[in-house]
Amino acid sequence: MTQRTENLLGVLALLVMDEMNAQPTVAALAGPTARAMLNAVGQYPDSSIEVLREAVDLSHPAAVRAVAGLVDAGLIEKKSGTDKRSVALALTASGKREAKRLQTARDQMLQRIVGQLDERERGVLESLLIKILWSETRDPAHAMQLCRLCDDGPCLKAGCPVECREQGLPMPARSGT
Amino acid sequence: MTQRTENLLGVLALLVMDEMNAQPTVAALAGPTARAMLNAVGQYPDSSIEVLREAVDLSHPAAVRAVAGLVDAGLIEKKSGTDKRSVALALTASGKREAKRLQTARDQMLQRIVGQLDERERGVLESLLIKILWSETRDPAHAMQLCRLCDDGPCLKAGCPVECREQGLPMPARSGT
DNA sequence: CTTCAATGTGTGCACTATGCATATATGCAC
DNA sequence: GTGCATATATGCATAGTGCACACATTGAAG
Repeated sequence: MTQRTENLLGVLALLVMDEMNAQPTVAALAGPTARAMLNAVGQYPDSSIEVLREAVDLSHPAAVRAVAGLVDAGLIEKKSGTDKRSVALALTASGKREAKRLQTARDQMLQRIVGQLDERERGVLESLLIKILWSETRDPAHAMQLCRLCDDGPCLKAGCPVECREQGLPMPARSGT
Repeated sequence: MTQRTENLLGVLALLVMDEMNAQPTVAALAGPTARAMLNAVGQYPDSSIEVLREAVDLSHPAAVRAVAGLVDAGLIEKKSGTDKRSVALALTASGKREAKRLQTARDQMLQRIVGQLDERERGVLESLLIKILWSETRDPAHAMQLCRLCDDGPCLKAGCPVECREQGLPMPARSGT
């Protein structure tokens, strides 16, 4: 039988992702794939479709079409890449706006959840999350996948337990006191 | 900017759900909807399609077809319900087997993740999870949705923070010491 | 008893998302 | 230059989903 801690962690993950996918937004960002692609373009600017394909874990054709959809919606733009083969993708002004809106909605939802805990408990939770995530990344592509919906702000400031390890850096400390 | 604890919780939720959806299984259970429906039938036996529709948060037609697919695959069966209108769904022998396999795979994955922590930390995590989930259920339908992938074993034994609250019961204590 | 709204299930249709196979253009090694 | 790998794009088939609608059953109001 499943252990209780494990089972409850599964429930929380489901709760978080259900709410993440239910966040209201513009029509072009209805599905989780489009959102991940938009955020990934914001996080890894001037990347090619092929690089982003890994971050959102899609087949080539699906990635091409996801990008085409965002371009049609005016959320991202194709610039000339390093090659004449590849393109360099970047957020447009409205793309930046929508990406920010989704990050803010994600943050507010997560704040509501973490807000069930008091200050001390939140610090403990952060320590546990760092310790868990530090060891769960398989390779750089996996790290990109895990970070595909992130706001990279806090990680740039205090270190990302997912990407630090990929870069050979030590496990970051928890924030604050 | 997103707070760090919040951001890391979002990453962990993504990690857990990505792995949950990637668990290998039979063809009829390829998608997350089919899996949720199968597990929900196991958890709420003899329920009607309409009841399960809420647990997996689908439209009526999608629920009808999800059920039909599982029936075609021999994983669940339709029995006569309380009405002549409704059906009572139940797992077949192979349905029970596949549901068990998915629960075991889910448990092993979650054990690997929680296993990054030592014994004391796991106890702390369980306390935090109980406290969070206790307050995050909106209504009985939402509770069913959150529990749609659970193995209800540990909750029957030690209390489910999601459903306890719906039933007016107090917040369950953490397990063990 | 009849009528009619509500409930539970099922179907036709359109749309989106996805993967496989394939095509085209470019880059690079030899 | 030739040949292979890379990057993007397209045709096709398939699965999943929602809306609108149809049908059967239930129950309550008259």
